[in-house]
Amino acid sequence: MATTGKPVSAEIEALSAVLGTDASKLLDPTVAKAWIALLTAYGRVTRALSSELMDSSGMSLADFDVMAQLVRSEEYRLRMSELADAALISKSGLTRRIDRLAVNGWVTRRRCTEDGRVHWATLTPLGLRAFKGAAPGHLAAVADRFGSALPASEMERLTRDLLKIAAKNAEPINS
Amino acid sequence: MATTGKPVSAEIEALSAVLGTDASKLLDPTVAKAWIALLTAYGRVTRALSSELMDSSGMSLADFDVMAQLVRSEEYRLRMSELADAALISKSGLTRRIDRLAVNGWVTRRRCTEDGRVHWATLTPLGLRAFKGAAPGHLAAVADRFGSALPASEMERLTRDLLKIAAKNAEPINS
DNA sequence: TTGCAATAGTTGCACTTGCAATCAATTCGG
DNA sequence: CCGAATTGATTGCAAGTGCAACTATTGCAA
Repeated sequence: MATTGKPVSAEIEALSAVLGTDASKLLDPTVAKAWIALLTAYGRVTRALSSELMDSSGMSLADFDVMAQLVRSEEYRLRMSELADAALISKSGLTRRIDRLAVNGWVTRRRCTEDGRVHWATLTPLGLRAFKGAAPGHLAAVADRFGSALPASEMERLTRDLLKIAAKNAEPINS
Repeated sequence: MATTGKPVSAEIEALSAVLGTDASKLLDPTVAKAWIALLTAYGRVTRALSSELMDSSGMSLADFDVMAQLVRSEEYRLRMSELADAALISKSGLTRRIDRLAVNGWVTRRRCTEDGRVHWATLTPLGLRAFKGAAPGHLAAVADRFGSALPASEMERLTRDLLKIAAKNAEPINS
Protein backbone atom coordinates (compact mmCIF):
# COMPACT_ATOMS: atom_id res chain seq x y z
CA MET A 1 0.00 0.00 0.00
CA ALA A 2 2.17 3.01 -0.52
CA THR A 3 1.09 4.90 1.02
CA THR A 4 0.98 4.80 -0.18
CA GLY A 5 2.99 2.33 -1.25
CA LYS A 6 2.68 -1.09 -0.25
CA PRO A 7 0.48 -3.71 -1.80
CA VAL A 8 -2.27 -4.58 0.56
CA SER A 9 -4.56 -7.40 -0.10
CA ALA A 10 -5.17 -11.06 -0.15
CA GLU A 11 -7.52 -13.94 -0.25
CA ILE A 12 -6.70 -17.36 0.92
CA GLU A 13 -10.16 -18.80 1.19
CA ALA A 14 -11.58 -21.48 -0.96
CA LEU A 15 -8.26 -23.02 -1.84
CA SER A 16 -9.31 -26.43 -0.67
CA ALA A 17 -10.92 -27.21 -3.99
CA VAL A 18 -7.63 -26.54 -5.70
CA LEU A 19 -5.13 -27.87 -3.22
CA GLY A 20 -7.03 -30.94 -2.21
CA THR A 21 -9.18 -31.95 0.68
CA ASP A 22 -6.67 -31.10 3.35
CA ALA A 23 -6.25 -27.40 2.74
CA SER A 24 -7.91 -26.65 6.03
CA LYS A 25 -5.15 -28.60 7.73
CA LEU A 26 -2.63 -26.17 6.34
CA LEU A 27 -4.57 -23.14 7.46
CA ASP A 28 -7.52 -23.25 9.76
CA PRO A 29 -10.45 -21.40 8.14
CA THR A 30 -10.81 -19.37 11.31
CA VAL A 31 -7.26 -18.15 10.92
CA ALA A 32 -7.72 -17.51 7.20
CA LYS A 33 -10.70 -15.29 7.85
CA ALA A 34 -8.85 -13.35 10.51
CA TRP A 35 -5.85 -12.88 8.26
CA ILE A 36 -7.98 -11.54 5.43
CA ALA A 37 -9.78 -9.27 7.86
CA LEU A 38 -6.45 -7.88 9.03
CA LEU A 39 -5.24 -7.21 5.51
CA THR A 40 -8.50 -5.58 4.55
CA ALA A 41 -8.77 -3.38 7.62
CA TYR A 42 -5.16 -2.30 7.37
CA GLY A 43 -5.36 -1.58 3.67
CA ARG A 44 -8.51 0.45 3.76
CA VAL A 45 -7.61 2.53 6.79
CA THR A 46 -4.05 3.34 5.77
CA ARG A 47 -5.08 4.15 2.24
CA ALA A 48 -7.62 6.66 3.47
CA LEU A 49 -5.36 8.15 6.13
CA SER A 50 -2.52 8.46 3.70
CA SER A 51 -4.36 10.48 1.12
CA GLU A 52 -6.02 12.66 3.76
CA LEU A 53 -2.68 13.48 5.32
CA MET A 54 -1.06 14.20 1.98
CA ASP A 55 -3.91 16.48 0.95
CA SER A 56 -4.03 18.42 4.19
CA SER A 57 -0.32 18.70 4.98
CA GLY A 58 1.72 17.60 1.99
CA MET A 59 3.24 14.88 4.11
CA SER A 60 3.25 11.14 3.55
CA LEU A 61 2.35 8.70 6.29
CA ALA A 62 5.99 7.63 6.31
CA ASP A 63 7.08 11.27 6.73
CA PHE A 64 4.70 11.63 9.64
CA ASP A 65 5.97 8.50 11.30
CA VAL A 66 9.59 9.54 11.01
CA MET A 67 8.87 13.01 12.35
CA ALA A 68 6.80 11.55 15.17
CA GLN A 69 9.78 9.47 16.22
CA LEU A 70 11.95 12.56 16.31
CA VAL A 71 9.33 14.56 18.21
CA ARG A 72 9.36 12.06 21.02
CA SER A 73 13.13 11.77 21.18
CA GLU A 74 15.65 13.56 23.37
CA GLU A 75 16.52 16.88 21.76
CA TYR A 76 14.39 15.97 18.77
CA ARG A 77 17.17 13.89 17.29
CA LEU A 78 18.10 10.26 16.59
CA ARG A 79 20.87 8.38 14.83
CA MET A 80 19.99 7.21 11.36
CA SER A 81 20.00 3.55 12.36
CA GLU A 82 17.95 4.10 15.48
CA LEU A 83 15.44 6.05 13.45
CA ALA A 84 15.25 3.39 10.76
CA ASP A 85 14.54 0.70 13.35
CA ALA A 86 12.01 2.84 15.16
CA ALA A 87 10.17 3.73 11.97
CA LEU A 88 10.34 0.14 10.70
CA ILE A 89 11.94 1.00 7.38
CA SER A 90 15.21 -0.03 5.81
CA LYS A 91 18.37 1.98 6.23
CA SER A 92 18.45 2.98 2.59
CA GLY A 93 14.82 3.94 2.72
CA LEU A 94 15.50 6.19 5.66
CA THR A 95 18.51 7.80 4.00
CA ARG A 96 16.35 8.91 1.12
CA ARG A 97 13.41 9.88 3.26
CA ILE A 98 15.65 12.14 5.30
CA ASP A 99 16.95 13.59 2.02
CA ARG A 100 13.44 14.64 1.16
CA LEU A 101 12.57 15.92 4.62
CA ALA A 102 15.80 17.93 4.56
CA VAL A 103 14.82 19.55 1.27
CA ASN A 104 11.65 20.75 2.97
CA GLY A 105 13.76 22.13 5.79
CA TRP A 106 11.98 19.87 8.25
CA VAL A 107 15.02 17.83 9.29
CA THR A 108 18.79 18.34 9.28
CA ARG A 109 21.49 15.71 9.01
CA ARG A 110 24.78 16.24 10.81
CA ARG A 111 27.81 14.06 11.29
CA CYS A 112 28.50 13.16 14.90
CA THR A 113 31.69 14.73 16.22
CA GLU A 114 32.48 11.88 18.60
CA ASP A 115 31.99 9.04 16.14
CA GLY A 116 32.32 10.07 12.54
CA ARG A 117 30.34 7.09 11.29
CA VAL A 118 27.21 8.26 13.06
CA HIS A 119 24.85 10.83 11.61
CA TRP A 120 22.17 12.60 13.61
CA ALA A 121 18.80 13.35 12.07
CA THR A 122 17.34 16.34 13.89
CA LEU A 123 13.88 17.87 13.62
CA THR A 124 14.11 21.59 12.87
CA PRO A 125 11.82 24.23 14.39
CA LEU A 126 10.18 24.45 10.98
CA GLY A 127 9.70 20.70 10.98
CA LEU A 128 8.22 20.81 14.46
CA ARG A 129 5.78 23.46 13.31
CA ALA A 130 4.82 21.37 10.27
CA PHE A 131 4.28 18.37 12.49
CA LYS A 132 2.16 20.36 14.92
CA GLY A 133 0.09 21.53 12.00
CA ALA A 134 -0.43 18.05 10.63
CA ALA A 135 -0.90 16.05 13.80
CA PRO A 136 -4.33 17.23 14.99
CA GLY A 137 -6.00 16.44 11.70
CA HIS A 138 -4.25 13.13 11.35
CA LEU A 139 -4.99 12.05 14.89
CA ALA A 140 -8.61 13.01 14.45
CA ALA A 141 -8.70 10.94 11.27
CA VAL A 142 -7.26 7.93 13.10
CA ALA A 143 -9.87 8.41 15.81
CA ASP A 144 -12.62 8.55 13.24
CA ARG A 145 -11.60 5.79 10.86
CA PHE A 146 -10.11 3.39 13.36
CA GLY A 147 -10.97 4.40 16.90
CA SER A 148 -14.68 4.87 16.49
CA ALA A 149 -15.28 1.34 15.28
CA LEU A 150 -15.00 -0.32 18.68
CA PRO A 151 -15.74 0.46 22.32
CA ALA A 152 -12.77 1.08 24.60
CA SER A 153 -12.77 -2.30 26.30
CA GLU A 154 -12.82 -4.07 22.98
CA MET A 155 -10.06 -1.80 21.72
CA GLU A 156 -7.88 -2.86 24.63
CA ARG A 157 -8.49 -6.49 23.89
CA LEU A 158 -7.63 -5.87 20.24
CA THR A 159 -4.38 -4.26 21.32
CA ARG A 160 -3.41 -7.21 23.46
CA ASP A 161 -4.13 -9.66 20.65
CA LEU A 162 -2.23 -7.67 18.06
CA LEU A 163 0.75 -7.29 20.36
CA LYS A 164 0.84 -11.05 20.84
CA ILE A 165 1.00 -11.44 17.08
CA ALA A 166 3.69 -8.81 16.83
CA ALA A 167 5.68 -10.49 19.59
CA LYS A 168 5.63 -13.78 17.69
CA ASN A 169 7.33 -12.02 14.81
CA ALA A 170 9.88 -9.88 16.53
CA GLU A 171 12.82 -9.54 14.21
CA PRO A 172 14.84 -6.45 13.43
CA ILE A 173 14.22 -4.93 10.02
CA ASN A 174 17.86 -4.32 9.29
CA SER A 175 19.55 -7.65 9.64
CA MET B 1 4.99 -1.89 6.06
CA ALA B 2 4.89 -4.32 3.65
CA THR B 3 5.57 -6.45 1.51
CA THR B 4 7.35 -5.68 -0.02
CA GLY B 5 6.43 -2.70 -0.82
CA LYS B 6 4.61 -0.55 1.43
CA PRO B 7 5.89 1.45 4.32
CA VAL B 8 4.74 0.02 7.58
CA SER B 9 5.22 1.85 10.79
CA ALA B 10 4.16 4.56 13.11
CA GLU B 11 4.12 6.07 16.50
CA ILE B 12 1.59 8.48 17.75
CA GLU B 13 2.19 8.25 21.44
CA ALA B 14 3.66 10.94 23.57
CA LEU B 15 2.55 13.78 21.39
CA SER B 16 0.76 15.55 24.18
CA ALA B 17 3.93 17.25 25.33
CA VAL B 18 4.37 18.71 21.89
CA LEU B 19 0.83 19.43 20.84
CA GLY B 20 -0.41 20.71 24.18
CA THR B 21 -2.38 19.28 27.04
CA ASP B 22 -5.34 18.20 24.98
CA ALA B 23 -3.68 15.70 22.67
CA SER B 24 -5.58 12.87 24.31
CA LYS B 25 -8.79 14.57 23.25
CA LEU B 26 -7.71 14.26 19.64
CA LEU B 27 -6.82 10.62 19.98
CA ASP B 28 -7.64 8.49 22.97
CA PRO B 29 -4.46 6.79 24.22
CA THR B 30 -6.30 3.49 24.11
CA VAL B 31 -6.92 3.99 20.42
CA ALA B 32 -3.39 5.16 19.82
CA LYS B 33 -1.97 2.02 21.35
CA ALA B 34 -4.26 -0.17 19.32
CA TRP B 35 -3.36 1.65 16.13
CA ILE B 36 0.35 1.23 16.73
CA ALA B 37 -0.21 -2.41 17.58
CA LEU B 38 -2.03 -2.90 14.28
CA LEU B 39 0.73 -1.26 12.27
CA THR B 40 3.41 -3.24 14.04
CA ALA B 41 1.68 -6.60 13.75
CA TYR B 42 0.84 -6.05 10.11
CA GLY B 43 4.31 -4.83 9.24
CA ARG B 44 6.20 -7.62 10.90
CA VAL B 45 4.02 -10.43 9.67
CA THR B 46 3.77 -9.30 6.07
CA ARG B 47 7.46 -8.54 5.88
CA ALA B 48 8.32 -12.04 7.02
CA LEU B 49 5.71 -13.75 4.86
CA SER B 50 6.75 -11.77 1.85
CA SER B 51 10.40 -12.74 1.94
CA GLU B 52 9.61 -16.36 2.77
CA LEU B 53 7.25 -16.61 -0.20
CA MET B 54 9.71 -14.93 -2.54
CA ASP B 55 12.52 -17.22 -1.43
CA SER B 56 10.53 -20.42 -1.71
CA SER B 57 8.49 -19.73 -4.84
CA GLY B 58 9.81 -16.62 -6.58
CA MET B 59 6.44 -15.02 -6.12
CA SER B 60 5.57 -11.78 -4.39
CA LEU B 61 2.74 -11.54 -1.90
CA ALA B 62 0.91 -9.42 -4.46
CA ASP B 63 1.42 -12.11 -7.10
CA PHE B 64 0.05 -14.70 -4.73
CA ASP B 65 -2.99 -12.60 -3.96
CA VAL B 66 -3.79 -12.01 -7.61
CA MET B 67 -3.39 -15.68 -8.46
CA ALA B 68 -5.48 -16.67 -5.46
CA GLN B 69 -8.30 -14.50 -6.79
CA LEU B 70 -8.10 -16.25 -10.13
CA VAL B 71 -7.95 -19.69 -8.54
CA ARG B 72 -11.23 -19.12 -6.80
CA SER B 73 -12.96 -17.67 -9.85
CA GLU B 74 -15.15 -19.32 -12.47
CA GLU B 75 -12.94 -20.84 -15.14
CA TYR B 76 -9.91 -19.36 -13.44
CA ARG B 77 -10.51 -15.98 -15.05
CA LEU B 78 -11.60 -12.46 -14.17
CA ARG B 79 -11.90 -9.10 -15.92
CA MET B 80 -9.05 -6.73 -15.25
CA SER B 81 -11.25 -4.35 -13.26
CA GLU B 82 -12.84 -7.07 -11.20
CA LEU B 83 -9.43 -8.45 -10.42
CA ALA B 84 -8.06 -5.05 -9.44
CA ASP B 85 -10.92 -4.47 -7.05
CA ALA B 86 -10.68 -7.95 -5.59
CA ALA B 87 -6.94 -7.68 -5.05
CA LEU B 88 -7.21 -4.15 -3.67
CA ILE B 89 -4.75 -2.61 -6.09
CA SER B 90 -5.10 0.15 -8.65
CA LYS B 91 -5.97 -0.53 -12.25
CA SER B 92 -2.57 0.53 -13.47
CA GLY B 93 -0.91 -1.57 -10.84
CA LEU B 94 -2.85 -4.59 -12.00
CA THR B 95 -2.02 -3.97 -15.65
CA ARG B 96 1.65 -4.17 -14.87
CA ARG B 97 1.34 -7.04 -12.46
CA ILE B 98 -0.43 -9.07 -15.11
CA ASP B 99 2.36 -8.11 -17.52
CA ARG B 100 4.84 -9.72 -15.18
CA LEU B 101 2.73 -12.78 -14.46
CA ALA B 102 2.25 -13.21 -18.21
CA VAL B 103 6.01 -13.17 -18.76
CA ASN B 104 6.25 -16.10 -16.35
CA GLY B 105 3.56 -17.86 -18.31
CA TRP B 106 1.35 -17.94 -15.24
CA VAL B 107 -1.47 -15.81 -16.63
CA THR B 108 -2.74 -14.89 -20.07
CA ARG B 109 -4.53 -11.75 -21.15
CA ARG B 110 -7.15 -11.97 -23.87
CA ARG B 111 -9.56 -9.43 -25.31
CA CYS B 112 -13.21 -10.31 -24.79
CA THR B 113 -14.99 -11.13 -28.05
CA GLU B 114 -18.34 -9.80 -26.87
CA ASP B 115 -17.13 -6.49 -25.50
CA GLY B 116 -13.85 -5.33 -26.98
CA ARG B 117 -13.14 -3.06 -24.03
CA VAL B 118 -12.95 -5.96 -21.63
CA HIS B 119 -9.85 -8.07 -21.13
CA TRP B 120 -9.83 -11.39 -19.33
CA ALA B 121 -6.93 -12.36 -17.13
CA THR B 122 -6.80 -16.15 -17.02
CA LEU B 123 -4.66 -18.42 -14.89
CA THR B 124 -2.75 -20.90 -17.06
CA PRO B 125 -2.18 -24.55 -16.15
CA LEU B 126 1.41 -23.58 -15.46
CA GLY B 127 0.23 -20.77 -13.22
CA LEU B 128 -2.08 -23.13 -11.38
CA ARG B 129 0.80 -25.50 -10.82
CA ALA B 130 3.00 -22.67 -9.53
CA PHE B 131 0.24 -21.61 -7.20
CA LYS B 132 -0.27 -25.14 -5.94
CA GLY B 133 3.43 -25.33 -5.27
CA ALA B 134 3.53 -22.08 -3.37
CA ALA B 135 0.31 -22.26 -1.40
CA PRO B 136 1.07 -25.00 1.14
CA GLY B 137 4.23 -23.31 2.35
CA HIS B 138 2.64 -19.91 2.43
CA LEU B 139 -0.45 -21.08 4.25
CA ALA B 140 1.69 -22.89 6.77
CA ALA B 141 3.66 -19.71 7.30
CA VAL B 142 0.48 -17.73 7.89
CA ALA B 143 -0.63 -20.38 10.36
CA ASP B 144 2.68 -20.18 12.16
CA ARG B 145 3.31 -16.44 12.22
CA PHE B 146 -0.26 -15.27 12.60
CA GLY B 147 -2.55 -18.15 13.47
CA SER B 148 -0.59 -19.64 16.32
CA ALA B 149 -0.57 -16.45 18.36
CA LEU B 150 -4.15 -16.73 19.58
CA PRO B 151 -6.65 -19.43 20.50
CA ALA B 152 -9.52 -20.00 18.09
CA SER B 153 -12.18 -18.18 20.08
CA GLU B 154 -9.98 -15.13 20.38
CA MET B 155 -9.19 -15.32 16.69
CA GLU B 156 -12.89 -15.16 15.90
CA ARG B 157 -13.32 -12.14 18.08
CA LEU B 158 -10.36 -10.50 16.37
CA THR B 159 -11.96 -11.16 13.01
CA ARG B 160 -15.21 -9.53 14.06
CA ASP B 161 -13.42 -6.45 15.36
CA LEU B 162 -11.26 -6.07 12.28
CA LEU B 163 -14.25 -6.45 9.99
CA LYS B 164 -16.03 -3.69 11.87
CA ILE B 165 -13.05 -1.44 11.23
CA ALA B 166 -12.95 -2.45 7.58
CA ALA B 167 -16.67 -1.77 7.25
CA LYS B 168 -16.22 1.76 8.57
CA ASN B 169 -13.82 2.41 5.72
CA ALA B 170 -15.54 0.77 2.82
CA GLU B 171 -14.65 2.70 -0.28
CA PRO B 172 -13.72 1.35 -3.69
CA ILE B 173 -10.05 1.63 -4.55
CA ASN B 174 -10.65 2.77 -8.07
CA SER B 175 -12.79 5.87 -7.81
C1' DT C 1 -26.91 7.55 -38.58
C1' DT C 2 -23.90 10.48 -36.11
C1' DG C 3 -21.68 12.21 -32.52
C1' DC C 4 -21.03 12.61 -27.55
C1' DA C 5 -20.71 10.41 -23.06
C1' DA C 6 -19.38 6.43 -20.49
C1' DT C 7 -16.55 2.45 -19.70
C1' DA C 8 -12.22 -0.66 -19.81
C1' DG C 9 -7.49 -0.75 -19.97
C1' DT C 10 -2.88 1.01 -20.81
C1' DT C 11 0.84 4.22 -20.55
C1' DG C 12 3.79 8.42 -19.12
C1' DC C 13 5.59 10.11 -15.17
C1' DA C 14 7.43 11.01 -10.81
C1' DC C 15 8.31 8.75 -6.71
C1' DT C 16 9.36 5.12 -3.27
C1' DT C 17 11.25 0.85 -1.94
C1' DG C 18 14.78 -2.73 -0.54
C1' DC C 19 18.93 -5.36 -1.49
C1' DA C 20 23.61 -5.62 -2.35
C1' DA C 21 27.69 -3.26 -3.11
C1' DT C 22 30.32 0.43 -1.58
C1' DC C 23 32.51 4.14 1.08
C1' DA C 24 33.98 5.95 5.52
C1' DA C 25 35.24 5.80 10.31
C1' DT C 26 36.31 3.12 14.30
C1' DT C 27 37.87 -0.80 16.96
C1' DC C 28 40.51 -4.69 17.99
C1' DG C 29 44.08 -8.41 17.72
C1' DG C 30 48.84 -9.19 17.41
C1' DC D 1 51.08 0.94 15.95
C1' DC D 2 49.05 -1.40 11.79
C1' DG D 3 46.04 -4.11 9.05
C1' DA D 4 41.65 -6.68 9.28
C1' DA D 5 37.12 -6.90 10.81
C1' DT D 6 33.14 -4.21 12.25
C1' DT D 7 29.87 -0.67 12.20
C1' DG D 8 27.17 3.38 10.20
C1' DA D 9 25.45 5.33 6.35
C1' DT D 10 24.95 6.18 1.32
C1' DT D 11 24.35 4.82 -3.54
C1' DG D 12 23.41 1.86 -7.96
C1' DC D 13 19.95 -0.70 -9.51
C1' DA D 14 15.81 -3.01 -10.63
C1' DA D 15 11.52 -3.17 -9.14
C1' DG D 16 6.72 -1.71 -7.74
C1' DT D 17 3.11 2.12 -7.12
C1' DG D 18 -0.66 5.46 -8.02
C1' DC D 19 -2.46 9.39 -10.52
C1' DA D 20 -3.70 11.56 -14.50
C1' DA D 21 -3.82 11.56 -19.27
C1' DC D 22 -4.63 8.81 -23.14
C1' DT D 23 -6.54 5.09 -26.50
C1' DA D 24 -10.06 2.03 -27.75
C1' DT D 25 -14.63 0.37 -27.71
C1' DT D 26 -19.42 0.57 -26.74
C1' DG D 27 -23.88 2.71 -25.59
C1' DC D 28 -27.21 6.19 -26.05
C1' DA D 29 -29.72 10.12 -27.64
C1' DA D 30 -31.38 13.08 -31.12
